[in-house]
Amino acid sequence: MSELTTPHDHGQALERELEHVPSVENFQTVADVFKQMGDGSRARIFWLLCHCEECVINLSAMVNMSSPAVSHHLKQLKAAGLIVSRREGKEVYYRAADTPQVQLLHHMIEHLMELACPNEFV
Amino acid sequence: MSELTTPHDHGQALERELEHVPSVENFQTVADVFKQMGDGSRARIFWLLCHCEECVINLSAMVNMSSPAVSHHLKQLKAAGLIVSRREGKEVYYRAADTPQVQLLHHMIEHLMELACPNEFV
DNA sequence: AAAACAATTAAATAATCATTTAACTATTTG
DNA sequence: CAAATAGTTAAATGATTATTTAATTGTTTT
Repeated sequence: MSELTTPHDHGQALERELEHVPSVENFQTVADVFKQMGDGSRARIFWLLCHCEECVINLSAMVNMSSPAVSHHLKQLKAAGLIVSRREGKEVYYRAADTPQVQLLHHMIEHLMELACPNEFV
Repeated sequence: MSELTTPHDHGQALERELEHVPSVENFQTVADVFKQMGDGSRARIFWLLCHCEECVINLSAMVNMSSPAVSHHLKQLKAAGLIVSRREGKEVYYRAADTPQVQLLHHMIEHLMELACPNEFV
């Protein structure tokens, strides 16, 4: 089945190490989730929505961006299933979705922040 | 200090929830790490290098891409500190760096794969 | 030293994507 | 019903980026 043939054989027993290589599609699916956090503004908005529920203009003020720009990011996060929304009168409130994926991403952001930004947590 | 003022006050005690909001720079730093995994091909190459050490042409064959394209991704992963390389004769061998960040990312990929690609693990 | 092989770099192309401005929809209030 | 407020959508722009092709560098072998 998954016979991995490479141009060079360096005798490292490739087959032992790489018994099950996930498909290209699986890596693309995972990459699409990572891509959501690959933009600083979007990661920031997502993180905020893990900590509070907010409407668009408040979010815009918090991240210092125009509301169309924020709306654009919210649309992507929602399409990715990372946030949910509810309308209350004129306002639409957004918050993080309650899923294992979201918890994993949230935890990951905070963990990565500790590792990559050590000065921040003295 | 971090007095968060928003256009609307919906009385949700924002200050309680958001005592310490990381800086824009910190989110950008974290996003830059995520960005590395935001490309399917690069995530795949990184994952492979978490499981074995390989030279460029073998990697190219494994991911079915041209060697310049692979080299391009390797350069980025290396600049991000996620992989290391060593030359042995004509070949340059790459492997994942031995750091907490790398372990976290690797674990995250596999965890996310289980969550987002359930059919793959029956 | 020349030929062959491995890898990187450079230039060019195509595609993706974040942001802005402007127009539009939806809801509430006077 | 008109005005005001909140949010979204569309078109346009600018920036970033993945990939290809071609040229170049580094190493080994004959």
